[in-house]
Amino acid sequence: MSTLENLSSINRPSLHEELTDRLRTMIVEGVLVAGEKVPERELCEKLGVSRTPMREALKVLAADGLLTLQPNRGARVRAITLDELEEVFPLMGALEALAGELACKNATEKQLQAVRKTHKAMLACFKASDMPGYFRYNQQIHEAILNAAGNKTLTTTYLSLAVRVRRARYLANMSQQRWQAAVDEHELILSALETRDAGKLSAILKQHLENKFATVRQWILNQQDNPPPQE
Amino acid sequence: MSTLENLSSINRPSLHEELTDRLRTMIVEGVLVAGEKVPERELCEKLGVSRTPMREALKVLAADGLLTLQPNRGARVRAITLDELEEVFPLMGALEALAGELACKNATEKQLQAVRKTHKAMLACFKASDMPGYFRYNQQIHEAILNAAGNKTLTTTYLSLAVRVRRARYLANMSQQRWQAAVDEHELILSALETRDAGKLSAILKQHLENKFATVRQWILNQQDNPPPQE
DNA sequence: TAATTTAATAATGAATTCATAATGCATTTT
DNA sequence: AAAATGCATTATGAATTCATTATTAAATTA
Repeated sequence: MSTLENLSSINRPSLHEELTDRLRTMIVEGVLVAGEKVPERELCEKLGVSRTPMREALKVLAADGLLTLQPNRGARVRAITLDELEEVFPLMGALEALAGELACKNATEKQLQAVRKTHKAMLACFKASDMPGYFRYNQQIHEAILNAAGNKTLTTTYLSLAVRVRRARYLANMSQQRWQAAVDEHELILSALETRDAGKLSAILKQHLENKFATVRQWILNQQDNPPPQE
Repeated sequence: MSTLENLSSINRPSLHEELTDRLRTMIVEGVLVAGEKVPERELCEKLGVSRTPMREALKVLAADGLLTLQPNRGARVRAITLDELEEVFPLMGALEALAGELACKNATEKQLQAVRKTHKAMLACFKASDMPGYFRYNQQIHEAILNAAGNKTLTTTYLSLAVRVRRARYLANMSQQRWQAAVDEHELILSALETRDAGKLSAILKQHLENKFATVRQWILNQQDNPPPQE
């Protein structure tokens, strides 16, 4: 049957919204390089928009901390510093811990199912040594836990912090050893969630994040010793 | 002596930055009423700016969650709902707890001194039944603790959440009884900070916030029963 | 008289234009 | 030859304009 009831309303995001998403992705994926200027005009031409929505998007991303705006000198992609990283991680830790607690309380069976499924897919990638795939599923699991927590504000806040470090996290390759450890930690995460042991889950998540942090920290330190070519 | 060394560079914030701050204040102070439309053109005239920086500011505030943008229908001041409040408070709780821990670790003697001083000023307001003054100092104390934590990202994140509920918090008048209790809690906060008892401080801060939440919650519920006149 | 349609008005979204600030280059001066 | 100054070019910030969409008021019809 086809009634008018179950039609989803047309929802066309405004240009500047599409642009913010698009640019955010470009930053995370490294299309826009950290430290480099954002060529406003060039981007407008490439993406086929005028400067107004582009500038609105830049302002939003700057407020998000992904860009810095230098008056009359345009925007630069903000490179994450070690100092900033050391500020962001404890914050993310606190939020993950909270997410864990809430997820244990509120997760529906369906949401647990989703976590389980993604966990399995992630394991498969690990066994196949598929690092990009692993990262993708890894991210999905953490987002699924956030979802299960059922607190949209928490999700939004967490994600806006996560974006900032995601690129560094992606670039910082794990050792095989660390990778194995991370997978083990994920097993613990899943089982704590299954048994709805809030205290345990929240502790593991925090620890898991701290371990990740150590890896990324090391990578940044190496970066500073062997800086990439600048133009 | 006057060398060229100790000159501070001229830093003129761009128009849209000034505007975001200005509008944010107007929202918190209730000049822009929750639920009402933001009269874009009128504001432009009153503040003597063109629409471009105004629109950029609106986009930023919308990304911050203070406004909602309805395509082709402009911006509205976002009224905080009970649902949202119940999402925001646990988050703020987690952040306050973290701030407490970090403050106990990192606070300098000078920063402690600042907290003490503000605490005293707040007490004076309480004794004089000066509610607005109390609120101002109360806010300053919590900001001073954030400062003492020495994590700028934490401060920024916390404040962006705090703005959303600040207006509701301000409007929700406390009973005399609750006010006394809040003051007592503040005594505990100060002493935990003095003795740098991280666990204790973080627990008290969380509890303190939960109590505040209960008051605001009650207020919102009453609001829903006796809604203010709409036009 | 009430409801529905149509027209007029107001306001928003996006593009264009204009003004101003910054950068690079050439010329001049020491 | 090196440094500094002035000029030209380029890019950004802000205002204005144009086109589209929503809201309202009015008019017509049932």
